[in-house]
Amino acid sequence: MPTKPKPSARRGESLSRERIIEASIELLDSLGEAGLTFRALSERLATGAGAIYWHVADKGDLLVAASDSVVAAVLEAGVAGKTPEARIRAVALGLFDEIDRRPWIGSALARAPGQLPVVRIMERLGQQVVAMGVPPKSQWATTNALLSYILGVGGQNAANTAFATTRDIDRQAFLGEMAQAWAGLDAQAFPFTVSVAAQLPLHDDRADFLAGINLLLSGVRGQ
Amino acid sequence: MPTKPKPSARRGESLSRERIIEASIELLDSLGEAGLTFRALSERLATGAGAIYWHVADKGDLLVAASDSVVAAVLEAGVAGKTPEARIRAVALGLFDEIDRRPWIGSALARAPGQLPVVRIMERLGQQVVAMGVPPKSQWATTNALLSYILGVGGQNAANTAFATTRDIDRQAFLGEMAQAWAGLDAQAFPFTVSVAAQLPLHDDRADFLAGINLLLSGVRGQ
DNA sequence: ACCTGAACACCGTTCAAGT
DNA sequence: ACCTGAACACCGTTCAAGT
Repeated sequence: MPTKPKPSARRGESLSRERIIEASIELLDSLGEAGLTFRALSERLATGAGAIYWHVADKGDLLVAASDSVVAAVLEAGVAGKTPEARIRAVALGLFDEIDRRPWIGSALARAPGQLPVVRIMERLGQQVVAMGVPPKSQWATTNALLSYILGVGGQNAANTAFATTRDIDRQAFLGEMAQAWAGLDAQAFPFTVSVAAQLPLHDDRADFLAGINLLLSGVRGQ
Repeated sequence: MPTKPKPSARRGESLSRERIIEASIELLDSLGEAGLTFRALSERLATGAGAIYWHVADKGDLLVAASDSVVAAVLEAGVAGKTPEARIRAVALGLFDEIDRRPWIGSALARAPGQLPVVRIMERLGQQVVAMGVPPKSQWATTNALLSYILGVGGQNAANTAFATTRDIDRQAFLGEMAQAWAGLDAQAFPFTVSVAAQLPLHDDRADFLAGINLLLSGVRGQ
């Protein structure tokens, strides 16, 4: 019996959709959103741009496929939790942490509504919403509220780090500048913002994110 | 007494930051996010690209200024409401409707965290959160949850219409295709998504958005 | 079937030169 | 001080031509 008839594919040598997506993720992880270009990708893969287009529809397809691969991994890892509510928290925090590590996911998801990676998240949330006993009529709206909130926070976080990266400073320094700008606003017109400016660089993003999830969950319970 | 010493500025003739922002909004309204380019803008204003850079720092500055002008107008118009909760709903719906009319606002806000237009929204929300009697310790997180939710929904809506525009179909047709794609998913792996696919093209986006706001508000009340 | 790589049609931004 | 517009350094995508 001969070995599998795929002879020319020495490890990592032939081009494939998987190798392209893998290389895309490496590029995105190391250089950020702006780092993924067909030129950088074809150089890294030692081919021409046209070769990539044979395996991939366009840049949007590439971004969706890349985020899908990491979202799927996060969801596989983060199913822990005894109650539906605990599982919702676990999924939400798992995604938050991953977006913190890889900000490009945040903006990729924000720009791919209804696509598979987003659907994966919605599915997980929806299952728990159903398990919580939310009446059928409200299941969709409830699930979507959770989803929109998670994507909203993710998008803001992604934009924050992208912004900081462009200016070649770290996230902390960037938030510090933002706090200063807020503190300098007219206290008559922006009383809340000015009063809250001092907290900005100190606050715990993750805890605040979870507070929002808890607000939504407590709202669901109260319905 | 002579007239004001600004003689050469016949109405709408000389270039200014205001005229540039005005023209940018026109471009964004008529052609969408992708319609705003320095080439289109300089043609419309009958000048060179360099002239625009004299009044404006870069494209980001332009986008922030354009969204700030419409966000400020929305907030000025939408202060109605007798209770803090009613005012939060009014602000949220006012923004939702404006993003529905001008999807580019949704993505501009999502990409400008901490910038003036977003701060305006946060300020309004924060004032009402304070008025609701939320304890100081929770005011920031509560306000941010509302803000992130609003920006999250806005971003998704913007991405939806941008997607549809690219494919030269309307939003309704686009959601129809999405529903069909969802319905075709594996019902074992995606039970919630499949079960909900039929509702997708029929549901009322605005009502769902408001449901999410109400979930958050009821969570705030319950704290 | 899959890959090459030059070419096309764009971008945002800069900058010497003008007034 | 303000404007001109060509030039620079990029993009994503296409496509004739190769194997």
